[in-house]
Amino acid sequence: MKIKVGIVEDTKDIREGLAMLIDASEGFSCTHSFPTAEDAIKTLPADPPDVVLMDINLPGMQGPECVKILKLLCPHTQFLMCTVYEEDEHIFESLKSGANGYVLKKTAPDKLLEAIADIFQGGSPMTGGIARKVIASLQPSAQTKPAELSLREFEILESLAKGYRYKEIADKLFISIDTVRSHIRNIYEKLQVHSRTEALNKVFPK
Amino acid sequence: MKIKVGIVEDTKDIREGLAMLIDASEGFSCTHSFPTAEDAIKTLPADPPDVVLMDINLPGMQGPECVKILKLLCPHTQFLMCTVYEEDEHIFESLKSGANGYVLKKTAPDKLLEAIADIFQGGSPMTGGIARKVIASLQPSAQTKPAELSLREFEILESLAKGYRYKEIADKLFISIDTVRSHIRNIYEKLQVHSRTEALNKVFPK
DNA sequence: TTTCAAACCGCATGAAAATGCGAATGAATT
DNA sequence: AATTCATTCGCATTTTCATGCGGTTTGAAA
Repeated sequence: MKIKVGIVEDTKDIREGLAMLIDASEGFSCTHSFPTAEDAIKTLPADPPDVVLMDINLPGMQGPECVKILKLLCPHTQFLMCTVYEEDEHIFESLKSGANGYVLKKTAPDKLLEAIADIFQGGSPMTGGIARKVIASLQPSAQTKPAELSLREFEILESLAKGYRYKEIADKLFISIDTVRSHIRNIYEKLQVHSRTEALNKVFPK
Repeated sequence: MKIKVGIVEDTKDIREGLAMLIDASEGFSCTHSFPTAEDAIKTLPADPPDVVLMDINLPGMQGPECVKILKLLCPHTQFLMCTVYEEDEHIFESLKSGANGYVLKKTAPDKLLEAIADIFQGGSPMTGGIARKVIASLQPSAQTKPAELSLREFEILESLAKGYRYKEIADKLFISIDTVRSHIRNIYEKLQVHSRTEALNKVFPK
């Protein structure tokens, strides 16, 4: 008994690529594929698939909106959102709309199939980064916690906030630029970010 | 019950003079005195005083920085900045760092004790000149400089603020990465800055 | 109609930042 | 004694950014 998969994705190449991948894989069958949300809503309820791969950015109606509607018409279908970036707004919008998983388009084929199988069996596949964001959103007091950072790290973060370059920070603190790099590497690790701006937004929110 | 006072002041004569004055006065007790911010941070949290007299110009870490950090470690301690001149930058920097009062070093002894008592009881002692500057800074008239940026440029700036990479901005706005570069180049030119962080600090001051 | 600003695109280059993989010290804890 | 952690430093690689230069199109203002 194969897992019936539907696809909603506006880019033709991606849509057909996914369909081929799914059909070529043991235990999976692509029963539908649509370029727009409207098409999916028109056709899907007549023969609901087990899982729908839903793109977020669609022409016309967006993915999350589409999921909200399809959830009502196909209550037993699982929805796996599929997008290029981990955009916070869309993640939560989608999950609130009734999606149960969230994968990136750059996901490797075998990982994608794993995710489809996972969601079909009641799991909620998502990348580590997304999972973290979801969990973080549940923390009531996930506000600024400089306690996580050491004194030295906080000092360096403040220099970063002022827009200093690494070399300038090094000179100001009388340490080498490599040490500055080290600290910043550790700061990013602790804050779970990957750039100066992200770090600042996390520690000094508006 | 005496008011416990800590002192952070690099000039030995002043520091010891203040300590003597405080200890000799009814109702006050000088429990700590340090020549540097680093020393204060190391020792104070173990036994936080009620009020800290903090010099602005210190060797190594500056007073306002020190207050920012100590505020986190000693949340119930009040900080009274102490300096020679009424320097605008330092005043606001200090107040934003969490200081609650601001006195000049030339303040007469009895007035200084008054200020300490005042800040301990929840007041915010400061000279008339400083008070006027603080109030002036709250007037919206002097603030809010009009962004001479175009709509599109502002849009891109907002994405920059969220920490998006150029490629991400390009995809989100359906334009090429080179166009994003162009806009940012123009934004930097208009704002007279040379990096993302500088631009953000200029347009979205904290 | 000319002019101009805004929005768009491309290419190229050097600088800066992010990241990976170390490693040594000293202080504090277990 | 062993372990953890902050702090310091180095080097190499990859990615992203900043910037300079060139351009087109469009629509509004002069």
